[in-house]
Amino acid sequence: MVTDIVRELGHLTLGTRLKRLGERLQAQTQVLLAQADIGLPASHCPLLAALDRLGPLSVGELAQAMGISQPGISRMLETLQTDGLVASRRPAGDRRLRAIELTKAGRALITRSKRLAWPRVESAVADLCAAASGSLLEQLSALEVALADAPLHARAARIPARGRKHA
Amino acid sequence: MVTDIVRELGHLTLGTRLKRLGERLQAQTQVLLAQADIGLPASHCPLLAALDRLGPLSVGELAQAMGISQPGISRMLETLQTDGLVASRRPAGDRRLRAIELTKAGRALITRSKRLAWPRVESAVADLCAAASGSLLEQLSALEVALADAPLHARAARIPARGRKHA
DNA sequence: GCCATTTACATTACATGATATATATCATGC
DNA sequence: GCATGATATATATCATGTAATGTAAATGGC
Repeated sequence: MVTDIVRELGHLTLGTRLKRLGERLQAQTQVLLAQADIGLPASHCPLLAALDRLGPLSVGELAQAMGISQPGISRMLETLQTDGLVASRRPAGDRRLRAIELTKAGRALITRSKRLAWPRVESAVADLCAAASGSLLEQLSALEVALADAPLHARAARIPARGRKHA
Repeated sequence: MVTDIVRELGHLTLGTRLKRLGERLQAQTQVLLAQADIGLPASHCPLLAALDRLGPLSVGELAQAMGISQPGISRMLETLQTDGLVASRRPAGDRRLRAIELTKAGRALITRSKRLAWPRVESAVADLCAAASGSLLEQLSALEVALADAPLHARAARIPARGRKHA
């Protein structure tokens, strides 16, 4: 067994470590979504959630809301539009803008997600985080250990779905 | 100004958020490396560090040490080998294995990094983390705020380089 | 009213994570 | 000693982040 160098290097490789842990969490979140028959990449959820909460947004506003680059949004929108989950129109006035909004199918998917998937994900992640305390590095270590011990879907399975409602 | 939906969704999008924060940190780390004339992607540092600490490793061992997939290592090695920083040979015995080791140039780069760049990165990241306390989500928020306020290179600039020695 | 600048978005190219699969070598059962 | 399965690595493909750049529309100085 080889030691985990990223963990060992501490603050030096915190970025790499956060990224790595985030990817694992996201991958496991996707498993939970798939279990609830939500055929959607976990990474696209925040985009739909933003439209659901804030109403129609432009490409630039979506980039801000999600904290990723504008080309990233453009590409996601292609997929989501092909899948019929969002639609866009050129609003009257400034014709450079695109107003992105949820389609009926998109709203239905969000509604289903809120009911069937999101509470499970939240519970599982909250459960995962419960053990973590102390400094950030300590908390990350605790998360990594906990995640290796039991992935999210295992946690979701044994947690009574609280069914907390989403805004 | 649009609200940060990933932050608002809390545990639901923790994976996305960690990934995003990690990417930002890594990008800023790279700036610090570039400032010290270390022409190396931040993501390749742990690989070289592993070879430096643990001696020659196989592709599989490197994947374990870095916590990423084996194809990811194979691809990184292509670049590093092209750049003359690592070399590989087929060790006697099992001819499926590759023994990856630092070249002279690779060792020199690591030595220079340890002296000029790594202490600065560590100080800056430690400084960044210093403000964070409380739950993981609270700490992440603190990090995001702190990072928006002053990127790593600004922190490194105002921190006296402690020059802590690396193993 | 026209030209320069800015803004909003799209496109391209690249990096780096993943999985799936091919290939070469080793190990094993018989 | 050969077929079978396991293991180490390479390759192909996809997803999704970035930066750099192109294009169309809006804005502002004169």
